[in-house]
Amino acid sequence: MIEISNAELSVMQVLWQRQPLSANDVVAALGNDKDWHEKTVKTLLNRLVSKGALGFDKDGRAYLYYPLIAEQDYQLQQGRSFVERIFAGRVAPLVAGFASQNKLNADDVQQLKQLIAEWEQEQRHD
Amino acid sequence: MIEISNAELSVMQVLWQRQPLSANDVVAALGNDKDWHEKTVKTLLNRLVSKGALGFDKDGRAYLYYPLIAEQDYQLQQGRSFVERIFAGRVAPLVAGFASQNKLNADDVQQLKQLIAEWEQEQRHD
DNA sequence: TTAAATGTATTACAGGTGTAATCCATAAGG
DNA sequence: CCTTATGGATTACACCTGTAATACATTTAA
Repeated sequence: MIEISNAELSVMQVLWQRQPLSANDVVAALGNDKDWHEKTVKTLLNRLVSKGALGFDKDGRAYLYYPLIAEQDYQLQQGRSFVERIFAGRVAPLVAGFASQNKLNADDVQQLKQLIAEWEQEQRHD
Repeated sequence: MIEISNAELSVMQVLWQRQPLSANDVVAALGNDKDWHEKTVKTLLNRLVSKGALGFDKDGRAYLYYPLIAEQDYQLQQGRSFVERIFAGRVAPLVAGFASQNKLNADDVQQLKQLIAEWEQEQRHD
């Protein structure tokens, strides 16, 4: 799988939200959180294109960039490999960590219950 | 927090399991999974000491290394920052990814139910 | 028509990382 | 005692990353 660095990820996240965008649009969108020089963002865009994470169409002499990989796919793959690396593949201990730090909210719990219900349904019908 | 690279993490994991260990013990323990030269492992041990992740006592002219940070602490911090970065701070979608790939087992589900029960208990008694 | 601005492409450069090899001191063997 | 082996310390080196600056080709404004 394509390796995306931390700084690059921020750029991807902008384009996962709205797409396609010109380099300047991306710079503007990042302006809020990141204190990056325009040139820095352009470098990141370039690297992402080189890595095959972004594609672009030409709009006059500017480029319009768009993701070549889906955020969901990226999240899935990263989630799996992270949990593998840090938690020996078991996801529950990670959730336990969140619980212990009071980082679970009602929405999370609701979603987790739903997932568990579906899992059990799945089991039964095997 | 101390930054631990991927290769370094494997060394830490050996020492989180058994501690303290000589460099050679660590090399031996890693021998199974990793195809690393002895010198490579020594380099990693050195870097971890420099970073303050490992300490050591002298045993003759050899060193006995031990972790200076707890695995749990490391897992907590990494879990938080990973979920923040990739999942905007929400842990449930990560679990959903596992579920969708059939990576949840009965143990996980059991633990998750337990966590949810505790969370609800917690809520009630507020 | 010529100079300035603007977009992308190329280059820069220090610090981290993977992956060792070499150096150096000393302990151990002959 | 002298040589060799062995442990840690130092050095190596290419690639990735963060963070730009510079170069180059055009478009556009004057």
